[in-house]
Amino acid sequence: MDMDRKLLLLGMLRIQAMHGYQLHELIDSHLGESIQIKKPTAYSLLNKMAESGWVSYVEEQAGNRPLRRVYTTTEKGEAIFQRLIRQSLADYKPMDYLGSIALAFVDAIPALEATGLLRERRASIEHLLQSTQSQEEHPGTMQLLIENHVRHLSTELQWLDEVIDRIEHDR
Amino acid sequence: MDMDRKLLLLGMLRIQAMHGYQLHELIDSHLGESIQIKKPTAYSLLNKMAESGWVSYVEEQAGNRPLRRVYTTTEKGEAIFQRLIRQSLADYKPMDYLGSIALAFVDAIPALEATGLLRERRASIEHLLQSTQSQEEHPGTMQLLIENHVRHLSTELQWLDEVIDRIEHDR
DNA sequence: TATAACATGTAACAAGTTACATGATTTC
DNA sequence: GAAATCATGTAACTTGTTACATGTTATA
Repeated sequence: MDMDRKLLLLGMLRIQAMHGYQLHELIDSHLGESIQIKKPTAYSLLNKMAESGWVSYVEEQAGNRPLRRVYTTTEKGEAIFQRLIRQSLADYKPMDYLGSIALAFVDAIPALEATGLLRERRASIEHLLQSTQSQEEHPGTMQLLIENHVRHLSTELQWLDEVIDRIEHDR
Repeated sequence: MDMDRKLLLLGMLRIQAMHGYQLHELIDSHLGESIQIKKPTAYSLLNKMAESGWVSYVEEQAGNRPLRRVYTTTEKGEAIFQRLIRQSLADYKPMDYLGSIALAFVDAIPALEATGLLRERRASIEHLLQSTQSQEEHPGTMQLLIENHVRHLSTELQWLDEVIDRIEHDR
């Protein structure tokens, strides 16, 4: 569902009016480790939400640059935000574990090689964890998203260590 | 990437020759809690892989039922499997945390209501955890996938409890 | 005898990504 | 004066899902 991304944009605009570029920049730099939204997606969603009357915008121009549309949530948008966030908070949507499918078949390769590859995997998780943790604190409950991410990365690391250990000792 | 799903199908066929329906049934019933692949997707991937020569099939028929294609991995398929699994093991692909963005905006609703909604969320995670754990043990390293899922669900539960606690006490 | 399970597939849709296009302004 | 950043957008493509179509055999 693209509702999650709409919720994200709506939630940010509710706090502060912004134009698309700025919005994307903010999300990408602050939450980019945890969630992603590409520029064309952001623009497209903003257009749709403007059409639906969830947001309105005023056009600003600096010099001769392209117009920028500074969006604000409308009353309707706020109402929808309030409905969306309740729904989204209450219904847990299970994550996708396809990225771990390879683990299901580790026994297809020699133990020694497997542990080597898993250590590579470990390193990239560690790296991601570090850069996620080193982000400056976010305002308000925004930080919860990062913390959640950090917890899961730590879990993944811990578990990988165990798996490596098991492979090294059990066969 | 659809490579993860192809890896999954290839990995299963490598262990035992199967036809599409059977494959999907097996995945859905045994791993359905952790990963999902819909029937048309499975069939479509099998067709593509057959075209690419990763798998071959013989047609069987029981009575007057539609032909079933019993797939086996080819030598080429095995080679690709070996490459794919190494790649997939080594590169960690970060997960999608979009399902948690709502958390970033919890402060938009009254604390009392928020904790209520989060407890609903908690319940559905708990439920999923239970049904994932109650699955019978899977053969070989297949079980690792389930264990990984269980770990993450537990992490999510623990974290949610903390968040609920914080909301109840910090405001 | 109606319903569920078996077996495969097509077509339309949804959602997001990549690549491309355009042009102004700031920075090196 | 070249390169990066600002600002928005379109078009084509990828990937997977839903809904639909078809017919058989086992089960209630």
